[in-house]
Amino acid sequence: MTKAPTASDVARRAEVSRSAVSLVLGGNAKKARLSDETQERIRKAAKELNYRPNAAGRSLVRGRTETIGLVIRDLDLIGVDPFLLPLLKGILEATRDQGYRVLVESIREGSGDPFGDLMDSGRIDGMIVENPNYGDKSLRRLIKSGRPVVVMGSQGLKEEVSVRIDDFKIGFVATEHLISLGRRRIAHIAYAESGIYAVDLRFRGYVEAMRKAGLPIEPALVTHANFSMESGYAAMLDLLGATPLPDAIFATSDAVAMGAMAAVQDAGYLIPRDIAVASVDDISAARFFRPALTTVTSEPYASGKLAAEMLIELMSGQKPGNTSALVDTRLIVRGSSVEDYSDDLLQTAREIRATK
Amino acid sequence: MTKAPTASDVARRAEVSRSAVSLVLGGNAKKARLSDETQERIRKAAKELNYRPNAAGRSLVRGRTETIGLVIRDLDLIGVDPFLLPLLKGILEATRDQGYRVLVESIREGSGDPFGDLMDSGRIDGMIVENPNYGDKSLRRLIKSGRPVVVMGSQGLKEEVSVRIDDFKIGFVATEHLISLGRRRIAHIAYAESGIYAVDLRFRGYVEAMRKAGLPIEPALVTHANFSMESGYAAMLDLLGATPLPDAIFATSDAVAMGAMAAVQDAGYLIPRDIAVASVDDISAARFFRPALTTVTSEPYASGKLAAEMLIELMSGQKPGNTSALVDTRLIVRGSSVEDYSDDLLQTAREIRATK
DNA sequence: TTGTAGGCGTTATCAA
DNA sequence: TTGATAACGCCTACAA
Repeated sequence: MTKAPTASDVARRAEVSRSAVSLVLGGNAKKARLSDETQERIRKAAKELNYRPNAAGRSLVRGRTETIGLVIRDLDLIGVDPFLLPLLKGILEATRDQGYRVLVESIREGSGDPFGDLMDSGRIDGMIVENPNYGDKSLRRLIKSGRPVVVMGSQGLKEEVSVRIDDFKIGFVATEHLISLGRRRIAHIAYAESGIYAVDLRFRGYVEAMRKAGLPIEPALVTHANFSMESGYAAMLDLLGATPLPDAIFATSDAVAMGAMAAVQDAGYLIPRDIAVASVDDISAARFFRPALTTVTSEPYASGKLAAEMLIELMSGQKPGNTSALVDTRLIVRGSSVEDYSDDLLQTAREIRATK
Repeated sequence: MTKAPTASDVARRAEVSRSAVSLVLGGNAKKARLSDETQERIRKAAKELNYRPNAAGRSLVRGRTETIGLVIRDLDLIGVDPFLLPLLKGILEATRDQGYRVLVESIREGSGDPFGDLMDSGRIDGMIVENPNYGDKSLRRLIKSGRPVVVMGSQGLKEEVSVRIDDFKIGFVATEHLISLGRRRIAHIAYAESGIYAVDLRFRGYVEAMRKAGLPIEPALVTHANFSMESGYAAMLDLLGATPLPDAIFATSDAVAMGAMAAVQDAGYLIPRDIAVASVDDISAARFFRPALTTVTSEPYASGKLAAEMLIELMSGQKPGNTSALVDTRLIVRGSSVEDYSDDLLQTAREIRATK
């Protein structure tokens, strides 16, 4: 393992100047019109030496790193948040053809100015922030500074650029669906404590749907879990203690709903006959639970893709057309709310087999 | 937004030399014994200016980036591979206190020398490769070059440093478990086509357990899926066409098993009475399916942590004690194989409620 | 105990 | 059409 070859090495071998090498290999070959013959010689030399431009040197002089950060608030969520993987996929897909890399960072809470530190570390040109605490000081300051930041969800700042889903509508639609099935005692399990913007909006959607139907909100039927399926199970145990029982559950994440459904079934009740369940996300397992899970999509993949595209716009200096993109969601009705549900799994399976 | 402050700015403000700033802020304050008073002045100035050392400059002169790469073979897997998130979590946890950042990269297949390109791009100091194709040219070359690389799984090279689980044992243990329950016609669904090292090892474990029990391998009962639950569903439809039916399934991932279980249930058979199921991974949903899934853990979190630790050792120039770590796995018996199963969910739930 | 100078690899500017 | 040269921001000998 000798030292990596530098542009000078290439230049020497090709018998040209360093600048020529830089022009040709930096993609500006057209701008500075070098003779084809020279260009060829340079490329050949580079290949022979196995030369790769050094990112640090380049970033130093260009003032850009071609890297974006994906910031995750809490490392503990990473193990359980099913949103994250498709989000990451969307981001990677949208960035990789633009030549950007993705740095994944978790932020420690309350330690100085973590968002500013990362932003100005010279490692990234911009960042996407997933699932931030509402009102985080460090993040607010960063957003107000006008740096390239895209927030998933909203921090309620006029300067922010955000990708959101309509969490109010999600809560409303899911609850309304349950009401339309004749359910009256509809319980609510949030996927986290109040304080996260999306959590509260979904709750308000739930409240509004209930209000519109003239149904009361019973405090004993409103509770929250903690991201995990386990905590959904635990929350459901609480609800199963209510008298009379709820006849439906609106859980704000599939994970929580799955935990809750297990608790319902373990207690000997039938879904959806005794208790109907609707939730949010449409993770891949939702379709394979039995009964399959009625859910409102949360579109993490589309959100990630969109966020990355907006960030790239932002980093190129343009103000993006809209500073707040709203990703559309939709209700998918399955067996956890409707008895006689059947989907096209067989059809899907046939297609899969056909392509095997 | 004016330009970011540099070490020179800090030096000027603190009325010292650039070197002094570098020494104090670079963490070498002890080595060069500057007066406490001076150090304090420098720190104060840095704080006032909101100075952050530029990573590019630092990495250029140090020859290190303090960043590692996590390489994922195929972007499409990212959406469905439940292994990935806990793996990432393990890596992030192990690296962040060592001051390392994590760059997530996906590699395009067959285009030049992607592994070498990334390794020598000057963006990372080392990499962890997840789920590589066995025998990938570019990866093999990189490993042989002796650069700091940790492979998840194995490429069968003597130079490699790898973190593995005992895939043969996994296949053996799961199959043996089904046999011990009196099952005889045990089908096998691999989570991907033959050609991935782990896939074939698990199959060989299955074969060995069958052989040891004196059971024949029926080609009609051996098939494979394609990572997704959908494909597990499709594969199971094939198996349901066998006569007589299999009385057990060994699926090599929970995702595939979940799809298969849905197909079994949709066909009107009971699990485990008619068909017992065992698989691999223990993703969080495994415990909440009904029946809950019997599975052999694949320990992605522990693997990620270990891989990161080994990589850090490697990057510091030491040869790690063992170049091939084997992560222990264990069989978790649940309701998909044993009728009268019950677990401690209630207890867990109580604990969760107690800490709420 | 402090300051100076040189260089890391790249690119952009400007002269030739 | 090409080639010096001067940054970019940082660190580390080494000199003072």
